Formats: sequence, structure tokens, C-alpha cells
Amino acid sequence: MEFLYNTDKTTVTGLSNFDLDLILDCGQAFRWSRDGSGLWRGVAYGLPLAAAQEGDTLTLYGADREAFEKVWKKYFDLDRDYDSLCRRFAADGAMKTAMEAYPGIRVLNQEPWEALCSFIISQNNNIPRIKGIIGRLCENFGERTGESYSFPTPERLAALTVEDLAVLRAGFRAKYILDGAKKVASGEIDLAAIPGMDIDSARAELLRIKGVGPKVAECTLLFGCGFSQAFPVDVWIKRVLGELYPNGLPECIMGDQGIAQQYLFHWRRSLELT
DNA sequence: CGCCAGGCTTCTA
DNA sequence: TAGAAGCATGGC
Repeated sequence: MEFLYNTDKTTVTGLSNFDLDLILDCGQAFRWSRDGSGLWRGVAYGLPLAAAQEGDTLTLYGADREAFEKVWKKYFDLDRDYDSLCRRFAADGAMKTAMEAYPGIRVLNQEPWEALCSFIISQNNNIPRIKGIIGRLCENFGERTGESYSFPTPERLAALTVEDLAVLRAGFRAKYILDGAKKVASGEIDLAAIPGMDIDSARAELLRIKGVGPKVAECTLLFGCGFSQAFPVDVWIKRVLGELYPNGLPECIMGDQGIAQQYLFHWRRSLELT
């Protein structure tokens, strides 16, 4: 893998196991969309980005060297060796099938608060509507930079009421967003410390928030706190467990079962859409 | 109209 | 303490 830096963009060449379309549209992040020219546009860590992939080359428009080293390299999980990871996962037959059907899925490293808030919103909800609610959350309460909006801080949201959040049309989830925002903004829960904790303590902290149960906590740990062993079980993964792994997860994915989960999730969900 | 969506809280037996 | 009901909203 090589990195080429310009003042207005960074180019990554020699990629493997990387499919931008799948990564940004497999239900782990909700703020990416294609513009008229097919470019992916989104915001993370307060930085706007436009991204495109051609073959083994990824171009990140609007990212200079500093932004790439500080944010995007880690965000796209470029430090992780997916080649050896996928070879290891392929020891299991179902995993092999899922990875062959959708090669190039990666787990993004999102901000803890954005992941927490996003997956609170995701509960008993569908992906298009999750995107809609999060879009309105950012447009109404985020900071505007150019044409994009940052994800609103817990401090900003903590000062609001459920009536203020009515514009989101988030339904019963609004009060959960506020409870999370208040506990984080007050320091009652130290989100920044969670990535450094052991996973059981980290999980227990997140579960103190109203509206955060096992699934939302696990998604926050996996997608927002760097715990690749976190294993969210939603309706799709429940089906996979019942149909393929009634006696437990295969040994070859243990330790990184969260990443394996993302292949299984996307693959199992796609079977239903045909 | 009913059913479901990357679930959780609350009520009930 | 397990299991069902209720929850807001929107798409089909």
C-alpha cells in the first residue's frame, strides 16, 4: 500500500480487501451518500470528505496529509491486515461463502459518540429511516462547514428537550438520545476512556444509558470504540446463529468476531432481498 | 388494513 | 426471571 499526498487530496494505491461501496453502504455508518457524479460524500471527526475508488486505488478528495494521517487512515481501518484476517476466517465454510459473495467489507472506526447515538436511533428501525433521522439531527444541531454538517456534540444535545428533537421524527428514541447526551456531557460516562477499558467494563458503562441494551452497546463498541471482538446480535445475525451456528461461533473468527459479523450480516441480509 | 424495521423498557404471570 | 406488550414512524 502506498500513499500519495497533495494539498487537496490523498491517494491510496495497492489496496486489497477494500470495497468502498460496500464499506459505506453495509449498515455500519449512516452519513455517506453518493452525489450526482457518483462520488461518496460524508463527514467524520468533523471533517468533510469526498471519496472514490477505482480498482486498487482510493482517492480521498479534500484530505491533505495531516487529515489522512490523523483521521482517514484509521477511519478506513487501513492499518489492519485484512488479507491474513480473511484467510483465517475462510477456515469456516459459511464465512468463506459470505466473504466470496461480498469481498472488501471493512469495519470503519467511527467516533464513539456518533456510533452510540446512531445505534440508539437504529433500534427497531430500518436503514433508510435511520439515515433520515441522523441527517436531520446533523442539519438541525450540527456545525455547518461549507455544505456539510458535523455530528452534533453531546454537550449541544444535552441542552435540548424532547420537544426540540421533534423535528427529527425519531419517535420514542428521542428521550434515549437525550439521556445519552446528558450522561456523556456531564462526564457521568467518560466515552473517551472506553476504548482503553477492558470490554466488559466498557460494555457495562454503555448499558447505563436508557435505551442502550446489548445490541446498541455492542455496535458502539465495535464501530465506535475499536473492539473488534464485540459481536452485535440483531435479527439478521440471530438468523445466522440459528441456521448456521447453533452450537456457537467458529473458533477461526474468535477475537475478531465483530469484523466477521459484518460479512455475515451483509450476506444474510442480501439473501432476503433477492 | 397489517407487518416489519441493525431493540429496549416495562409490565405480567 | 422468562416472556409478552408497548413504543413512534414510515415503507410496503
